[in-house]
Amino acid sequence: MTTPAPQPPALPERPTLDGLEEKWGAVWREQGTYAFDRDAALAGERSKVFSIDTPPPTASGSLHMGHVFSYTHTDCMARYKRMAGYNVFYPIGWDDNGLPTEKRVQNYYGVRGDASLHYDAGFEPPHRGTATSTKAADEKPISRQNFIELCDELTVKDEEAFESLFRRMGFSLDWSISYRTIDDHSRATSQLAFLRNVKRGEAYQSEAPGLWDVTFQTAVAQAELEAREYPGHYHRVAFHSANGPVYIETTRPELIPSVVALIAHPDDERYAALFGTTVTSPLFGVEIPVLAHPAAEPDKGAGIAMCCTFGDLTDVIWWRELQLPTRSIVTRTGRLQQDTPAWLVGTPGETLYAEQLAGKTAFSARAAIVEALRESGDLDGEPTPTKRMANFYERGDKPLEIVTSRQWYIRNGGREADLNAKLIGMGQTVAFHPPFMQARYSNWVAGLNGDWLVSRQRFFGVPIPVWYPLDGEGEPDYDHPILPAEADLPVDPAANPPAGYAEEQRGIPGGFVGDPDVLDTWATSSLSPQIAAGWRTADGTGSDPIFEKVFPMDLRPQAHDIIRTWLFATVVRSFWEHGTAPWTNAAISGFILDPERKKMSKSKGNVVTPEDVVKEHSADAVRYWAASGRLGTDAAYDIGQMKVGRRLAIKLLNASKFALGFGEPDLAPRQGLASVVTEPLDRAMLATLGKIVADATVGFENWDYTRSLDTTETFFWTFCDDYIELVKDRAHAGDPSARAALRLALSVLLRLLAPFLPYATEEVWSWWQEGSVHRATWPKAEELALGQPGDPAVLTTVGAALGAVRKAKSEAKVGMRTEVSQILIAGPAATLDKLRAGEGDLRAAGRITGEVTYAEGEELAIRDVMLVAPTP
RNA sequence: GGAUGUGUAGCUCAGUUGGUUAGAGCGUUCGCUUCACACGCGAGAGGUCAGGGGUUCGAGUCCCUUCACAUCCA
Repeated sequence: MTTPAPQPPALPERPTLDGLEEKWGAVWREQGTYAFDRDAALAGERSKVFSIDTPPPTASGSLHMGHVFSYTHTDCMARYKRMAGYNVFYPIGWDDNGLPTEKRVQNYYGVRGDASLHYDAGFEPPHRGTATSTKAADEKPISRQNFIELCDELTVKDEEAFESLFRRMGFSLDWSISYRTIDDHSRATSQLAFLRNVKRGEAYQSEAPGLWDVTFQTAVAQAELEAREYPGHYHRVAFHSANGPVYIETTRPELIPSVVALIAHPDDERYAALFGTTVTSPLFGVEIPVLAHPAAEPDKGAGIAMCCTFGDLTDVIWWRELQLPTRSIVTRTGRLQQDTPAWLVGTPGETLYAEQLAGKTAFSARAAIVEALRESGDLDGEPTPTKRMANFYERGDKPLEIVTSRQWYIRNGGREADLNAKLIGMGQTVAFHPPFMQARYSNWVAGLNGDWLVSRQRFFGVPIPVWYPLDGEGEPDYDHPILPAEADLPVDPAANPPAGYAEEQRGIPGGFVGDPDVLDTWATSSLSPQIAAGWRTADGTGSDPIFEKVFPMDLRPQAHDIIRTWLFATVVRSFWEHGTAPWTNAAISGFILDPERKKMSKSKGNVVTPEDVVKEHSADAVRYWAASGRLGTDAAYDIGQMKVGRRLAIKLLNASKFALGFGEPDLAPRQGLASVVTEPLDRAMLATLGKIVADATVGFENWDYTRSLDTTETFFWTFCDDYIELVKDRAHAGDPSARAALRLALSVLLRLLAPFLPYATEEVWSWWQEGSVHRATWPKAEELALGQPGDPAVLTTVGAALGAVRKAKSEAKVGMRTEVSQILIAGPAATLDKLRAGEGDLRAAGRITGEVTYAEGEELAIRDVMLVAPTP
């Protein structure tokens, strides 16, 4: 129940939305309105807590409407849960890791990371965002720790911009629970989880062919791939068998030196006779087998493919499954290796390689090979243009190469069927909203073709916490990695020696070497629940007791494009560490499309700056737009919807001013407002509102906040247009029933709208109530229960009659204040009874001054309306 | 090529287990200086529910099929 204010409220003369964000933002901040109650959580049941795994925005990324959209969805749920009595754990994190930050810090300060350097405590960067030149040669090399410090400095500024927007939007985050993926705590947590994976055998290193970006010179995981169309040419090339040439078609003739087999589909009769025989490669004359494998596509090119190590992922499958030799020639720089490969020594192509191919880029090598094939007569016809799908790193612009290297992997079901099934099952324990998003998860996991490669040959990030002993020859002993003690985390093996070694022993025989790589950024952000909830305490000795009160979390909100990365990776880590899914619910938001239904992106030039939008339309208005978008559905950026939201918020202020303007009705001590609501129309309105409360609650419980908003909003407009108009005169005349009903309804309406319009509702609440509406109890239908239930039909019927009177006046093109001197209302007997119950209100609202006649009829109709001519 | 989703008024979208004449808002048209609100109020026009077939007494809703669009994966 609400508590009446002791004094008549001081209502503003002209209520306005202007300034509410500054006013209430400051109050909420001071009063800790959205603070998680840690003590209560520790003392109470897990079921009383609602915990949210907030997505950490990329700190160096730009603000866009997608943030506003999806964070509003989460915030509406958070606010509902808080009002419904949950202790809401709603942290905020910042994702500082990754390539974007690395490049930004590099340019801004004119520095370059160098893992071999030591920390310089007094380091000053060449400049701070003031450089005109960003030439790589001018960049000053600095240690990883110095780089991290600069990142700290720069991203803090970016985070302030985010925080300012998020606060203005009214997101009810607990700002005191925050983390940054590059801070000591996150690095230590990330390294700890990785160490545990290593110790339990869930992470391992392997020398294996993997995808490699030659621009960034780093390994890339399957989840970071993007298939794009890439122009190329089919080259029809002859291999030689005892019975004549065998033609293949390839887009990558430069890989002919690394060919290990020709492969066709087992059912392909054209090549059946060749299976088991050998052919020789053109130019080089290397003898290779012709083999059968179902992955060969009979209708693609000539139907028989050359398998090289390695041209694409299919080559890797063939290499592995057919146990083919390794003949790699492409190096990490994307150039062909300098030394002539052993298998080419003594072949007719040895000179060709040494003089024309060694050290060349794939592009130049291709030109040289094609020329040689043309001369030797092995090129059949001219190359024909084609578009092929090639794998790209999502941030890169050159097709990925496949390079063999030593990397760390985390087992994710990509190589083990039973683990794959378990992880799909784990995903099924998470309730996706909307449910069809589950398929995105299952499809992705089922389609994995390898474990999760987590090594990145980058500089900035969480270092892989591993050293390797060096043998007497100075060669690393990868089979016996040196791991740090858990309490010593975070560590940087490139800068610090392992326990038991001195720094002087780095790189010398009998000494040690640090793993030079960092972890994939997803390997850290996939631990956001553990980081936020204190799975590892600062001293590394255990877990914060709050961890078991908030984990597994109740909600992971995110967009659908990163189900395969962030969502899946988080499930994998939680599965290994805790044997459970990290959350019970995943709410998946859609994208924001511009009014032309195009995805909004910088490159399309159709982005808008959220700060400006919020300032122009108000936070409540922008939230209204966002809350109109359902989970899983892409939404159009729609200023019109914001204007509607703004109108709703203003209407709420004005209607509230009206409802409260009559003051509190006289009540006997201990008597509730409901007890004086005696008029059938008032009772009808409250009965209707009771149903709205139930409906709005069901909406939230089903993660369908849009339905809650829609239901409440629709009622609110009827409340204003019909109910308020009908009871206006009676309320002015001092009728306690009307006055009490208005107040009861307002109290409930404000709370129903509070999750969506936090500013307008808080403002009105402050006019007459103690405390914050956002800490008020979510309304229950019982609050509106009267001794005898009201009949909602009274309001709808009287409202319909009022509508008919209005229509008559509108068609006569007269003002609504025009008096009605005579009217006949026809309808079924039961309907007429309801009308009689509200006749007084109908007369007042319709300005019916003359006689009202009732007549039995099929349906409600108004006839013989006599309007009094307006006085001139 | 596979998976998922979408297709309802000019626009943005509702439409629950199948049930009278398919709804809302925006826009548009016509009107109203109405004492909470002109950032307002009232009224009107506007739809072959993507196409085709089927089940049913009855289909926007269920089934089949075709088409279009979007996203993700190949």
